[in-house]
Amino acid sequence: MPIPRKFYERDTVIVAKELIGKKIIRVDNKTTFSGIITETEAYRASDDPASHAFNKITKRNHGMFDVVGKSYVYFTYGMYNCLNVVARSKKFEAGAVLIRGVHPIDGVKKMEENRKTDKFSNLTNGPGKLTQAFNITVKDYGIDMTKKSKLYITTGISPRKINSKSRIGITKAIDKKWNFSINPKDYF
DNA sequence: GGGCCGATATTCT
DNA sequence: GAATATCGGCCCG
Repeated sequence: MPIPRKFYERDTVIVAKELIGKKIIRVDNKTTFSGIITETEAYRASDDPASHAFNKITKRNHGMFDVVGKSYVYFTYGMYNCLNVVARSKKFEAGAVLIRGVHPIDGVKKMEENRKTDKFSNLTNGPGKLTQAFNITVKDYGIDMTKKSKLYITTGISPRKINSKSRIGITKAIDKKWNFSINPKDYF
């Protein structure tokens, strides 16, 4: 069952943590991809200098201000797409959770094709990689992930232990431990 | 295993 | 012009 919109209507940091272990499902043409979410990061708004939504609303980041539970995809470093889910409590005007890593379940063969590698551990262990493997681009901006569609999230497993670290690849607000992850041995 | 580098869209200064 | 929510290829050991 897809996760209801209410789940995303809470503090972005809490949603980021609780998305760990959930299952993400992607239907692309005839192929179904799925995977367990293993790493996320929370990005908030005016209290978070590292967030795209820290300044003004722009053409790229307007999705972070949209209805919670929708997808927010952006193009970065001139080559890579990154996938986020819009999530925030009523207190904030914007917010999203960056999906940084997943553990592949279904469609592995097609992922290897998309990624041009047969190394299982290198398929979806990074934000730019998983969008390549799942064939997610800016065309998938604004999809409602609370309903069965081309892209949605369902219940998954219950992780034993969730790590909390500083976010990766940023220089601002590194004191905020808003990166969440699990190790393979803690999947069950 | 780790460190540097180039690719290059969008935003900000 | 510079920075960025990245990655793969290269080098080195």
